[in-house]
Amino acid sequence: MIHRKKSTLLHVAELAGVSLKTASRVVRKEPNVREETRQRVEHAMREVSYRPSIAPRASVGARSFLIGLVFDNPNSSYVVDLLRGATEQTRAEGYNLVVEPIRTDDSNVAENIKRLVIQSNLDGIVLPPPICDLDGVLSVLDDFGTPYVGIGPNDNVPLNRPSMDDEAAAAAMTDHLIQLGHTDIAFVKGRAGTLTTRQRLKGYERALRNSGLCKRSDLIVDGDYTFKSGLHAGEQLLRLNSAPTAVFASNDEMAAGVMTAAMKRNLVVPDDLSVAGFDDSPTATMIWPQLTTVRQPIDEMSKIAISMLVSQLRDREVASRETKVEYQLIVRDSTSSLKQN
Amino acid sequence: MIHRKKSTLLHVAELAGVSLKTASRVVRKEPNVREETRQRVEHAMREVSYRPSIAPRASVGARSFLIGLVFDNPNSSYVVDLLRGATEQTRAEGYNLVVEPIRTDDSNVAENIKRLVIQSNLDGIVLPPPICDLDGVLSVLDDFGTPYVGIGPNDNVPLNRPSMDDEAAAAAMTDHLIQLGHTDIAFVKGRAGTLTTRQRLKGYERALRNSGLCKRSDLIVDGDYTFKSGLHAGEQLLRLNSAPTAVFASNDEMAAGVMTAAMKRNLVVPDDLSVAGFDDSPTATMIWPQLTTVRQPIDEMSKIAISMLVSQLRDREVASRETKVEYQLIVRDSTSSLKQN
DNA sequence: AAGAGTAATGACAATATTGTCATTATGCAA
DNA sequence: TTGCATAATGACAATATTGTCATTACTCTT
Repeated sequence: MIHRKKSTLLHVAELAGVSLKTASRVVRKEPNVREETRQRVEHAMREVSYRPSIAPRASVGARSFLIGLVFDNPNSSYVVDLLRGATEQTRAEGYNLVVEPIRTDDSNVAENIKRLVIQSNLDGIVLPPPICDLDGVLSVLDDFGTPYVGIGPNDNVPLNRPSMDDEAAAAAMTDHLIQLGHTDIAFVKGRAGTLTTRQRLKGYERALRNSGLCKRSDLIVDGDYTFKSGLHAGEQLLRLNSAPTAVFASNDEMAAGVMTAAMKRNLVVPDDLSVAGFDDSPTATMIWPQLTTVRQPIDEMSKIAISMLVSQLRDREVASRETKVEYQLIVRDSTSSLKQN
Repeated sequence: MIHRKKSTLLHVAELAGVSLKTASRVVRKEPNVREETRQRVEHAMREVSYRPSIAPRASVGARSFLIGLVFDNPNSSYVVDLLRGATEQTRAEGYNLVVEPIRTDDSNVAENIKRLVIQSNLDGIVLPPPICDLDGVLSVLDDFGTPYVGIGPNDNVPLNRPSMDDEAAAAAMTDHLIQLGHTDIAFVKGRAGTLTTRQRLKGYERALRNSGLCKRSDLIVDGDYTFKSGLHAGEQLLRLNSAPTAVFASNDEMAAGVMTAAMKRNLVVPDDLSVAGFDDSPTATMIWPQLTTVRQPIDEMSKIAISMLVSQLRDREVASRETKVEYQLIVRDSTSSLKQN
């Protein structure tokens, strides 16, 4: 076993010929340090390979340098992406991340979150969907004075949070299908009442309108983000006398359902029917043919959320900043031009 | 904003009429405290709703009360399950969890893990597959003196770790198919060289042998855990003159591939072909018909790993204990008795 | 050159807990 | 009862850092 000597801030300070406090200032990136001094200290830090230890920080201040990330998303790849971005950014900011699964089907989510904040002494917390849209959660945190940042679109609370333009993304996907020559394009809606569902539908309708295509209400069918609902939707659509030649489902699982419905009718995707999804979940590449879809940069949103939260913790006020991230249209093998018969 | 008064150990001690140190002894569950004193202190703790703060603990001792959980598993639901168990148990043990994604395709995984241990000052680390099977990682941690616990089966390193009996599980699934009346049961192997792959194959073979069925080598085909390889395997098997009536794929993605291959040939699952998977990943319920599969209690393994690690940290020696967890056969709609023609 | 204002730095206290070691209490044998 | 071993308790130091506030060093104006 190698004996690792821990280098303290005192060593750094002595080597750099400055006081403990000045060294601390450099480490904490506080202002009011001469550039030359800063460099001397930073050099000394490297010299003794200094690693700050958060423990005493938490002791002395009221701060714990801990940021919470709660989640209850049935889509685990979403959670993992969230985690990837959050850990990276948190580390970069000199904070630590405390991850906690939350049950949103539990009645007192807000209480659970409050308990977590108290117990782990969190400085702030990141709230991904669907938690950030839950009644009570935000107000409890407000009452308690705990800073937080949500993720994803919202239209009612005037709150700064990273999000993607779901409407624009849905419009872009619809345009993709229109440019392939499709005119009868169906849309499978997501779970009723969610904001993303509404936005994606709006994008679809806007794209149709802009291209002068008429909107057929029989081509807009219900779904609830599950495979099964996609299967039903697909069957319903393909039974129509004037069936669509392309289906845009508002997530990948439902798109997979539509594809299965097509297969059961001996239709070939994409020759007989183009199918597009949304999310670029692992499903998208796990089915055959691989799915054309829209990718959300979840890790990027997660990073932005952390960095917004940290600056809020530092400056004690919410900074206004650009929080829209770019969607990405991913064209794979499930969409193509109309087959010429 | 509610002002939360933090209750310190000193308050507890004063209320109980004991010294700070004695109160600490009760909290830390140390020996040499009279029963009556202990109760008085515990009562005082409840009275002022005392929450121990780990920060000063970490300051004074060399310990950080931080446990690391690294992962690089393409299966994100596996990761989330791991996380669920780990957070729960970690909290119960009075430790905090530091989660970190690791790239195993990176050449110096061991170095990265070492850096993580140093930087976050981890007391110990949990290594799920495939990281726990990587050359170099274990030896680096041994050299460094950092306690660790792996997860999953292993046969070369004499190490205590929670795991499931993959062989028994595979045998049970094969038995399930045999009891449905199948005699020509195919097996799709996982990625070559992995231990689980070997164990699952062994279980399959054992079940056949025990039932007096002959093993047909043309029914055992290669795969690499991807959907595509399952698709190929399915096509290969269904091309055979004497095609199987049931296929057991050693994970769910490949089973989904086999089902797609069957669909392309206009075969109905399960009437014409039974298909079984392994893992109970989200895919299993996202395809149609839903997949019969084997569930691993990953969260339980994760909990066991944490609790083994903690007792190792406390007692400074590895405790021998039962670490086998129970598999669960999940029968859904993709397997059935042979259709009588 | 003096003065004012601000930037840079440092001295020292404070943080909440545990380790060490000393002290006091208790039980038990002779 | 005395002596001795051991259990129970407490006093005090130590931990690595940051907050507060005082001091010193610059810069700019007049």
